[in-house]
Amino acid sequence: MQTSLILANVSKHIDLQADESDFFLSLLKEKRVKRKQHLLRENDVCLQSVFVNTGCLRGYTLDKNGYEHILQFAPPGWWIADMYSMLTRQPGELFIEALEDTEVLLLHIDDRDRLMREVPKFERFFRIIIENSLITFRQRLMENLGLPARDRYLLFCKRYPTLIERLPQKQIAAYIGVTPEFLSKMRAEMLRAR
Amino acid sequence: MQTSLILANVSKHIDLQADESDFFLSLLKEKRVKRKQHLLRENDVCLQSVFVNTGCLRGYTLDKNGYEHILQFAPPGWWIADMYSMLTRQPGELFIEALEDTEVLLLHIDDRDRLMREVPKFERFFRIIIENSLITFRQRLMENLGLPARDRYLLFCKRYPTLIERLPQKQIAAYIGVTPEFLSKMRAEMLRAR
DNA sequence: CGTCTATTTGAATGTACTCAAAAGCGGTGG
DNA sequence: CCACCGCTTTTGAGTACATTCAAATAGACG
Repeated sequence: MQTSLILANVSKHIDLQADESDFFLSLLKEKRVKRKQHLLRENDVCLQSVFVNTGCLRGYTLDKNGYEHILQFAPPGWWIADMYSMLTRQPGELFIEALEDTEVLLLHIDDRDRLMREVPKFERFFRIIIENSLITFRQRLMENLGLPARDRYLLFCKRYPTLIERLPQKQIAAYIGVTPEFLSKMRAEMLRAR
Repeated sequence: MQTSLILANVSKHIDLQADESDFFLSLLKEKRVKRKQHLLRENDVCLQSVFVNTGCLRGYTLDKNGYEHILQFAPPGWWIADMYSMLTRQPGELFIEALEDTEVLLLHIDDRDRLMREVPKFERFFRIIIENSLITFRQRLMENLGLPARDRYLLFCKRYPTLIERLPQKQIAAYIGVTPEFLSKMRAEMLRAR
């Protein structure tokens, strides 16, 4: 099992003893997901936190017109889960799908709770992860309210340069909140202007 | 000092011994804020979590065109703070302003950290608060991406019926992400349609 | 190679914004 | 108590940003 990435991720925020990190790792399950395969679908109860080792996932919802809206991409080193469903243990709205063949580590919610009880440092760890996630969503909400599509696209390019190369344009459109057609027109416009 | 509301808020999520709740209360400071007075401004470092006892606050940012975008209203029983600034200890972008004469309880970030260290249950409490906040922002982001202004307004009315009566229309417009003029036109349209 | 999906381009449309002006409303001071 | 001031809300005309629908082109994968 590939563990160096996740251990680096954890130790960015908390220091672990050898036995603590062994215990943590013992709770993880490895899984391979093929491109276009789903880890989670609408109306599923989300019971796993997902950590990406290689590949890339996306979390998205469908609106009532059938349009996809991407909440989050998860390239290597990122966590993803349907927090709403996980916390309420209710069926959620999130789809999690592999954009490429992807290797993930899964942490079951019950194991996460047990981990936090037995190694209280992890309470701190998950709080920090969630805080960062909160800040990101808040930021994005403000940008969606305050910036035109062009600026949102430029911000995305600046913020996630590695994702730009990796992702089909359609997915970026669904993230910044425009139709694929309009993103295409914006890009053409921006090239012409140079 | 008015403490029943905040104790009810805390005990929704964790159970406290008498000495624990005494310790918690000893860390709080009471404050009165007059209508239109600010508790926090752009470029301030946010050092306090704010709990509203009576009245109402709003948290907002300014975009580069000078438009206000409201992140959150805080009626009685709600917490508000600039999480970004608080976690990074960097100057933030958030304004917190009283919409009415308001009574709040303040918890300093150092006291919050001390509280979490000495009464670890509070680590859990604040994690839950943040999780709920995360879910709300996520929800709102999806709604902004997926729903037209009309539906966002209707959702707001359904979700916060008490706020509708309390707030000037202009503030609701800044929350759902339209100009006050357009909200006015939508409402006129909706009345005509009945 | 053929099929399926993603991207590009164009024309018509719609949703929401800008600017301007008028009307309504609440608070304050004379 | 009323008159006035400032702010919010309404209304209208013109405009801009982004969508829809359709069709053509390009790319990716088996």
